[in-house]
Amino acid sequence: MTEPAAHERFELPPRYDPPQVEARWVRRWVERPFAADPESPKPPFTIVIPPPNVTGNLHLGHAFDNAIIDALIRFKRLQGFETLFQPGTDHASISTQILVERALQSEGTDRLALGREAFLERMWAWKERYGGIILEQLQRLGVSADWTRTRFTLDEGLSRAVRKQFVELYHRGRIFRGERIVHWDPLSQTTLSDLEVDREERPGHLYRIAYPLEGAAAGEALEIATVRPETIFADQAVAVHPDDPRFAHLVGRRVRIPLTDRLIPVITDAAVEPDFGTGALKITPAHDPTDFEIGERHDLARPSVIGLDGRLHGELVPAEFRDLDRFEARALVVAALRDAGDLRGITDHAIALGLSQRTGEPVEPLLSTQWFYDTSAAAERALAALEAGEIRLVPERYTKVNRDWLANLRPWNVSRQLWWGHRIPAWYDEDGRVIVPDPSDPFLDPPDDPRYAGRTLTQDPDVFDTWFSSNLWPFSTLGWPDTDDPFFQRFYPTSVLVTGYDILFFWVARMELAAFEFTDQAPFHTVVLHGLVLDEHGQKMSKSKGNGIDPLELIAESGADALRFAMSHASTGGQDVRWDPRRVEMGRNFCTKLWNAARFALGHLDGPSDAGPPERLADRWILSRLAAATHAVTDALEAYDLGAATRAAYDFTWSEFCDWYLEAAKPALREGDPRTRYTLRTVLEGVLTLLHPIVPFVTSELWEAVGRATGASGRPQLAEAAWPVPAADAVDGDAERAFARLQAAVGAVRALRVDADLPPGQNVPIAWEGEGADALRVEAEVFTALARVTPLPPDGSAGAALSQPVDDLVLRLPLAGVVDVEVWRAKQHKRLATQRAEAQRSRGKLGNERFVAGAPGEVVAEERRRLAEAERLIAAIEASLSQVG
RNA sequence: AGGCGCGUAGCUCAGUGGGAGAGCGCUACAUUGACACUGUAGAGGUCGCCAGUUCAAUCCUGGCCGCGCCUACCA
Repeated sequence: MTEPAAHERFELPPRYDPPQVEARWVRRWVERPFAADPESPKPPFTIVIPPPNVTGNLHLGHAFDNAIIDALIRFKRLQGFETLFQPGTDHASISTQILVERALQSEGTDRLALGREAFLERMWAWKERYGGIILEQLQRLGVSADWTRTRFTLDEGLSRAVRKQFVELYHRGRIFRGERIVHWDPLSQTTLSDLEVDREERPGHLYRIAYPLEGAAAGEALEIATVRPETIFADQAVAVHPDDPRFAHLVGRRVRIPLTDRLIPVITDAAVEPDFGTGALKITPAHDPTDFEIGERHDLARPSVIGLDGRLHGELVPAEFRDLDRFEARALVVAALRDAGDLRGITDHAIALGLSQRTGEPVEPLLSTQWFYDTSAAAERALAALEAGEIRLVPERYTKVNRDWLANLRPWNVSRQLWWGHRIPAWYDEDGRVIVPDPSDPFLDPPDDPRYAGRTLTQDPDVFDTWFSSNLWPFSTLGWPDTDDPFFQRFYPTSVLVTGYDILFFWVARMELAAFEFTDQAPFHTVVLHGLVLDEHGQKMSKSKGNGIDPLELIAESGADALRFAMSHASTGGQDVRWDPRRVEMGRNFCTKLWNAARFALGHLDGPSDAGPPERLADRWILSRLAAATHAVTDALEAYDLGAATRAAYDFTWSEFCDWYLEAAKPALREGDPRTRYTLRTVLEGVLTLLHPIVPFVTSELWEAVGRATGASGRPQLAEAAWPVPAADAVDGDAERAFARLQAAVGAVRALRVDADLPPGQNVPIAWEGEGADALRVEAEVFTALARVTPLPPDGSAGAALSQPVDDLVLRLPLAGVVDVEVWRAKQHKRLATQRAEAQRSRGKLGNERFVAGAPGEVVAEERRRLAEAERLIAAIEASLSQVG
């Protein structure tokens, strides 16, 4: 027995106040962050944050993501890993530039007026002012990131990584400059990659237009079908399928573009679908990707009639349509065609319109010279790694999605006509020749390179796609391209990546490509993909819909723990999470419950405690249950199933620790039993530890309180404690069996009280008999307290009584004092019916030879046991009914 | 067009080849001993439909019906 040193007495506030408690811990974790030590002998465990937009605001998606990441990080830290939770942000070129451009607009100016340098100064000023907000918001969520290592994609180091990447890829022949059809966003005035364009079905029309045949009688024409009549001025041919007999006689002849005098040939190409529209396709190489390919095959010219502003332009466009917006022009061209008699029909036709993900503007397919990255070589490595299981996706089904995407890559347009971002390190000389720094010295600008002395070099004005820098994030944040950086050495490859499945393509796959290309290994061994947070109606949350929910409001109202609990509880199997405020309530109530339980426990911890083996049944039972819960939570977290871990921890805490143990331990605690006191502390600390990854604030606070109450106030915070590992023999079957009997007996008495219409507060005299009678008698003190009974001696039930069979006992409540036996009688009849049905079912099964022969022996034995149990209960209930008469 | 996911209590969701669970809501009761952000007792479900495999299917297989998402160059 150990006598604790003298210590301060103290009490927790009676009411849990999350904002006050959380603010304190936020401050502590920011001022003294969980800094990763590359010299540590512990095994490393690394997660890099999916970098949020630097000017963004925390939304529920971030909260979800970071709740999961931080739970894993805290779990691993408690398990004894040297953890690195690498935080940071990305520069989000389009979104951020648009924000600042809007601000400029309201000042009556724009970036062109300002010039590149001044504009970028504004951008940086904006970043300095707003760039830290989202990180502060993450801090309020309680994430245990290493804030000493916060990175930003435009930092010097990370910019060097991007430059190194480009220079290397260029000289390896993976990156080239070429003219292609690209997605142009006329609003933000830049190209977009394929992934940055959302397809949306919009109602539209399919127009059938007659192209008159050259040298034929009036009215003889070839009918084409198009959804974009405004592009006819850029047509270079009309194509039909080579095997289409309807048009065979026209191939090689020429047709005239309506509203113009221009003649174009009729050609054949297998890409034409004979069954669609009229079977004849007008070819506009400069304004449609398919047409571009057909044009290449047939060596067609590719004049453009739509400019970067989305307006019609050029000599090919009749003057009356020139300078009209593309959609405006469409209506007028259609009207003109109708007037000219060339419009042969309009049918409704849904159009899969491409919209800029960032601005919502319909993108314009335009011919443009851009930088492209051919990722196919790196993809082979990544595919092989997926095949070999070097990268594991959770849930597993996403492996196929990952693989399919890697197998169908097209060149990635990496240049953007923006200023906010990494400027492309390519220069052009007077003759337009491309000069890219040499890989031997990638950071030497060609104008400073003596080899190009005397030549006038101009740098490419464009910047890179933001993903062309975030694809390096798992290693650029760790020091790469400096491969000697101790963090790169120690914490790379990272361990787990946690992110939403919606950026599997954007980010995850591209990180895989980059990692194999530049570090020759996978960037992480496991990818945990979670779902999206949807609104109450199952719709995606978005700024435009205005259906977003502000996590900071939730934190202010209910606490970050409550929010984290909600997110953790909801996280299962990569499923989407429909927002339900009741989940936050659940978390808030749970934290309060925990607080109150601890408050009670603390009142009993400041006495001598004894670490000897527990003697009382309740102590043995709860320790056994704690071991089981510890296994359940640990296994779930090891499997990245935070939802299961949360539910297991919740159930144990509330339904076993609070509902049963604290009640059952009260008698012993009042007596000051030092072993129970020790057990209480053990279990409370166990609960706090298991819950810490999920609700770090309240558990840290309570852990500290336990320390003070037990004279250990100087000990390290809970985040630095040790994850429990139950002893091999920690599960105590005998204790669980005996406690189950006790629980059943208590439940039976409570039910009996209701059935016999006895006042809840009143003690009832109860006698009991049967196989388990003696065992229950040993626990009479606890039984008495929990069930509010006065135990009668074994023969105290000699007279008439209500008998209640339960488990291996029969409880007897003397009839004297019972007001109404009718409710009880009805209840007994109901139970009788249930048991009879039960017995009948069992008999049916056991009477089936094929069941007895086919089912495993233990299943058959279990069925026999059930039948015997049901028959015993039937007999007991019948006896008790007949006794009462 | 292809791929994936979902359909379980009034609502939001877990879950398993051998008698269906949680939170909230609902009903009744309780309340000066940690807790009304509470406790106790309860009501409530042919586990979307049909077929198959199996001694046994809510769970596995196939089909169907609804809903959602992701890919795709039918203009």
